[in-house]
Amino acid sequence: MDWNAVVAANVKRLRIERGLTQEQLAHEAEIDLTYLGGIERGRRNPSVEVLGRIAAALGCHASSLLHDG
Amino acid sequence: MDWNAVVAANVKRLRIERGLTQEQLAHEAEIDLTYLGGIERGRRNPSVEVLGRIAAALGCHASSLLHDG
DNA sequence: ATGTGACTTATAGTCCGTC
DNA sequence: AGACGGACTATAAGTCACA
Repeated sequence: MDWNAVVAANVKRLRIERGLTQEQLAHEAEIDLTYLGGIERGRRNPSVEVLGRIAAALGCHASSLLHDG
Repeated sequence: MDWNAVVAANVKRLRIERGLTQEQLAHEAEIDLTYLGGIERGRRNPSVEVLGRIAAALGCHASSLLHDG
């Protein structure tokens, strides 16, 4: 199971559902725009803390970002 | 929200429910024994990939490790 | 608005030990 | 069986210029 790909898909899906750009979400989550882009492409292996910040910015629970489809 | 503390509590609870030692779980998850100990004490900030390996070793979904109580 | 490579610094993660 | 520390090495965190 490639968990980074799961996180990537969930972050991208939820971000678009909320009508946010990568730039806006990155700003909310207080992470760099290019770093968020890397996460959405599954090229990064973020820590639990970063996952939590992104979840908070998306207004969802951190565990939601690990749900596979 | 301190997600590392949430992970710590969940890993410890599930490991004990399954009657495993830290040593056994660390071996199953292919992570270092002392590192797993640090995670269970909330002193570490593991990556999503490590979270997935621990979840697999515990026989649960990775998102379970982020459920708060 | 996003993808990418290269980069530096911080810390994840391992291995040795002691208590 | 588990907490904790020191000294490492690998990689995450965070940033940039440019496509």
